Amino acid sequence: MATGRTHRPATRSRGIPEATVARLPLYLRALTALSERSVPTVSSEELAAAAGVNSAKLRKDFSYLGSYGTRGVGYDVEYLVYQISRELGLTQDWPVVIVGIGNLGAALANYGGFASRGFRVAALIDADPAMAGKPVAGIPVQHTDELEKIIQDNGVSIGVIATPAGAAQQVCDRLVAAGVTSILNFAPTVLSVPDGVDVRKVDLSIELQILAFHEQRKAGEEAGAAAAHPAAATRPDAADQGPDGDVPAVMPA
Amino acid sequence: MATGRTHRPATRSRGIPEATVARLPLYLRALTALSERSVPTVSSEELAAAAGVNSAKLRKDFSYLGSYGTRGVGYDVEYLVYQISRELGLTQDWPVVIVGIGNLGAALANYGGFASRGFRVAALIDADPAMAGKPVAGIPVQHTDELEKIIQDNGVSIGVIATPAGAAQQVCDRLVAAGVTSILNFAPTVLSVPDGVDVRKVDLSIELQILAFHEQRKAGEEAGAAAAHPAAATRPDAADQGPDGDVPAVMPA
DNA sequence: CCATCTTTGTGCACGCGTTCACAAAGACAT
DNA sequence: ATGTCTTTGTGAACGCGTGCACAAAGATGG
Repeated sequence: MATGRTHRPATRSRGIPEATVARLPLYLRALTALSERSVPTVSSEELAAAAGVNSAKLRKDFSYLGSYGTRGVGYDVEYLVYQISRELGLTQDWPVVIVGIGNLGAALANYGGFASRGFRVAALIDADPAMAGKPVAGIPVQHTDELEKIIQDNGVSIGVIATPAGAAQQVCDRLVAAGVTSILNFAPTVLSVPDGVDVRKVDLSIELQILAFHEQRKAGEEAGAAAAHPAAATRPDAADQGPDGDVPAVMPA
Repeated sequence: MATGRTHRPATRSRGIPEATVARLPLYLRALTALSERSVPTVSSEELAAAAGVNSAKLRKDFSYLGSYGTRGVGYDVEYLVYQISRELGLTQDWPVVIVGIGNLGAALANYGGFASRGFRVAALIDADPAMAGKPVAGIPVQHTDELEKIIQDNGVSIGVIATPAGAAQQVCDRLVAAGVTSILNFAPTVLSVPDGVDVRKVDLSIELQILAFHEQRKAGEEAGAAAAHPAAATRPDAADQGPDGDVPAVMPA
């Protein structure tokens, strides 16, 4: 999971649980695929399989939106696509700015998934004057000095931060001051924002570390307790026990 | 949150809750920063603030690892860095392959966060023959045909998929067949994998959609109940199609 | 050596999320 | 119209994660 809520700790937004909201885009994607194949209806079982979730969970999720299914038949694909889109706010157009046009920022600018779902890249912003005017994904990069003006002129409320960690908080502050109230943060830093501003975090490194944890565990298990910890082997006295012989060779006094 | 567990639904890996594992990298980052500033010890309160979490939660998290603190003083920074690194398996070197060297793949290859934390990009793989041999981030791209050989020669157990959605499952199958047991998926698809293989998903589009949901809610609230649903107002006969243009002109009764 | 003060480690309670299992609802055939 | 069959919608139970609040542990000063 590359994510982390920041604000709104567990607030159910208008009765719809956070966990459900997080799954709606998943359902929407599966439904869109069905729609493109002109499938008229789908059962909770089929859709759940396509979205990779439990069918009971899916039904309960939909029940928060209302009773949109027909017993004995299933759900009308087109109708459900519309309902979920509306619930997620994708029936309107969201102008988005991307700040920090490095490798990642450029990748984001080129990412088709945005435009296809109601998000429009209103501007690309970078601090490097040399980047200014250079087109990325067909959009000319603008300098950071223009940030406030861009936000206001375009009525941008969602900002994406793809800058180095060091610049993130500062950029964040400027975005918020200019009126942005939702931020998607790719920089490996904890951003602090005032109440009312949502931050979601995507951290590539953290995801890999979580995988490594499970990977290590798998490796340790199959190797048996003895050769469990590669690192432990380098430890002097050790007295290694368990999969995580944690005895420090030299305790910090 | 750009994430989603796939396997291992709620399995506590050897007593450490998933939620805790997911926060360990966060703590590690904060601790590393302290370490670089040569701070010797830190209290749960301070560290929690730096990591953006509750101090009680942090203490409880650490308690799963063992009693590494000193009452009245706090935690030894260096020692904790070591313990968490070891727990996450970062004391060993993880060779990683990145498949799909488009904009995103290139960004990942250039991402410094990998190398700095025990991850080594063993190879870049792309299906486009024109890419073969071309260096990205100093590493020559190799063709997909070499995939199995690369995995085996380098003992790769972690794979990153940054291909288009259409190719993802196929690439995934080949990775798994060749011996990869952990996958970080950036393609917007649900991957199916056999038992014992972990998949973590990072989906840029989903994160934005979740933000849009809250953004819409904020906008609706301040506008009052009347104009609550922007889309709903135009609904009767539609005409207004969202970005997806999926509004059914006639609601399915 | 004792008192005080700081900070950890954790027992406990609460709430969210997940899952099961089933009754209610509707389609469809006869 | 009636019965059967499919599938939804949800009540209820359970488990995980979070946060409070406090006792235990140790440092520090006199």
